[in-house]
This record gives sequence, C-alpha cells and structure tokens, in this order.
Amino acid sequence: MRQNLEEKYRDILTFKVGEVARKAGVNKETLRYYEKRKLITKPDRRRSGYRIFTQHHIDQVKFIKRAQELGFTLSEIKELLELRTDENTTCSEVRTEAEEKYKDVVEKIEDLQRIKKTLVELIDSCSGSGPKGDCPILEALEGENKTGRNLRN
Amino acid sequence: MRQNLEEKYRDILTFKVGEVARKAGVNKETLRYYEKRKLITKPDRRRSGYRIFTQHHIDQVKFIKRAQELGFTLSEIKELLELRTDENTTCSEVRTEAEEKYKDVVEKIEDLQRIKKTLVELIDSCSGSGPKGDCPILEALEGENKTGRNLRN
DNA sequence: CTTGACTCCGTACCAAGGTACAGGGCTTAT
DNA sequence: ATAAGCCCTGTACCTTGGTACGGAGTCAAG
Repeated sequence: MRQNLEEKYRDILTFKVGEVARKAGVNKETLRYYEKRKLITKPDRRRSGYRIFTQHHIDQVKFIKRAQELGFTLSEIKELLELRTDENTTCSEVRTEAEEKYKDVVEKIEDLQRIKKTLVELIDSCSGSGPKGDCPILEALEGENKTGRNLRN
Repeated sequence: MRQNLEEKYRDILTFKVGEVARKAGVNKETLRYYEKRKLITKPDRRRSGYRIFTQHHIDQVKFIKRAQELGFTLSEIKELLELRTDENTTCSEVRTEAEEKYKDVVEKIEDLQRIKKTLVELIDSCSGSGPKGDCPILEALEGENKTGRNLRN
C-alpha cells in the first residue's frame, strides 16, 4: 500500500508544508510541531521525504486554532481530536470537556475580577499628585497598610 | 568599607537564605533567582560567601509577592521597585503603572467573557445524549457550522 | 573535632507553544 | 543542467517563573 501513492492522490488536491502553512495561517515549523505532538494526522511522504498534505490536514489545523481561541490547551485539544476520531464517543463526553473548560474560564474571570477590584481601590486611593512619599499604592504593596486596606481580599 | 561587616551588622538582625525563605514563604532558589534578576537588594556576603540578609530583604520579597497577586509580572515589579527607590518618583508615575495593569486585566476579563459566552452556547446547544455523530460542539469546532453559529464572535 | 545541617555555585530542567537555525536534499522553470 | 526556492532533519533557543541537582565548602552543637 506504500507503492502507489500516485494512485491514492491522483484525484485529490495535495499540498506541501508551505502551502498548508499559508492556508491555515500557521508557521511551517508549527505544522511539524503539531505532527510530532500527534495533533494532526501523520501525512504520507513522497519518495523524497516531502510531506503530502490534504484538505483534511488543513481542516485539522483550523479545528486546533478554533479550540485554542476557546482557551483549550494543545493537550486538551488532542483529547478532543481523539474523541472526534473515536467511533464510540458520545455527545456527552464532548460536552463534559466543554463544561470543564467553562469552569476553568469562570474561575479565571473571578480571579481577575478580584484583582481588578483591588487595582481600582488602589488607583482611587491615589490622588495622582505629589511625590511618592505617601503614595498609597506603594504603601499597600509594602504591606504597611496605614489605611487598613488589605491586598489579600 | 568591606572590612567591618561585623560593625555594620552588629546591631541588626541578619538572616541566612533558608531563614529568609521560610519567613517570606518562598524557596531558597527563588531568592537566588530574584537576586540574579535584581528584584532584591544585593545582599552583603560573609567571608565564607554566605549571603547576609536583613528584614529589608524579607520586606522586598513580600512586596514582590503582593504585586504578583495583582498580576504584575516580575519585570513590571522591577519597575515598581525602581520607582520606589528613586527619590524623584511621583505618585502619578506609580498610579500610571497601576492603571496600565488595570487595563490589561480588564482586557483579559473581556476576552474570557467572550470565550465563556461561546462555551455556554456550545454547551447549551448539546443535549448531552446520543452518539457524537451530530454533536453540535464538534460541528462548531470543525467549522462546518450547520447551525450558523460562529466561534469568532 | 566531628557530624549533620546549612550554604555556595553553575547548570540543567519544567510547562506551553512554539521559533530559528544549519547543512543538507528536492523540484521546477528556464 | 543550473539556480532559485522549496523541503528535510535535528537541535537549540525563546518566554515566564521558577525548581532540582551535585559536589564542595561552612557553621554550630555536642
């Protein structure tokens, strides 16, 4: 089954790594990297060693990019791709992954909200004029905390 | 001025790296790392090479940790520390740093809110039952997007 | 004065997600 | 058949914030 690649690819469009990179909006090295991490289907090779990519690969890379935009790590994306490939995957398995990511995101938002709140308080406490001598922001960071403000919540 | 360290430290408490680590809640190697990155004042050394730390260093590390909790990177913290040391620093310079960090945080929150919204839509679109054949989550990631949903906002 | 706990230094390694070579080998158009 | 412009590989490097290791020197208590 290795001898007639010509046969196999006769009727479909194939691409070289640079073309895929351009079409998918990633770097050539990134494609090699994804291949090594098994995030994309291992492409066949020409006798010269050149990789033979198809539209399938381009779609995979786009899948990866969309999942990344939703905050999935490459490891998580690999799991998703495995779910996608596995015939026995159920809808609820996929949903579970999404729900876990959702929890992550909510938690991160909460952390950032607390940080934002503290920053606002610090900024508001500082008139923005005068020397740093009594800058309440530095004071708070120094922990001397004359104002009774406390950074840890 | 190097000869009489004994003189210099006669009346103040000094600490070895392990003590500082314990008191400040960091690792010994982290202290070396901070020293290398010039985040803490370079400690004097005994003739043996042992570092001589004081309460000042402990306070610096605590400053660093508080600033980290607010999302400042070590590079940004270095700037803050320089502002703190510089006699000519004005309050408004410090406030500007805080305002920039505030903007970063707000932006990150916004990104995550968008991500969260998309995840919720995906999760809601999926009944959680049945095989993955028509899992709307995978469909959306695949970009086929029969539902007209679009991940990019 | 010995022994265990401490410290020193340089270096390598970790996660994550890539990027950047160098030194070769193909391919394709002219 | 030659030259530009692809592609191949392995390896090193990047950022951020550290952690781990190993061999050697030091300190303090008994």
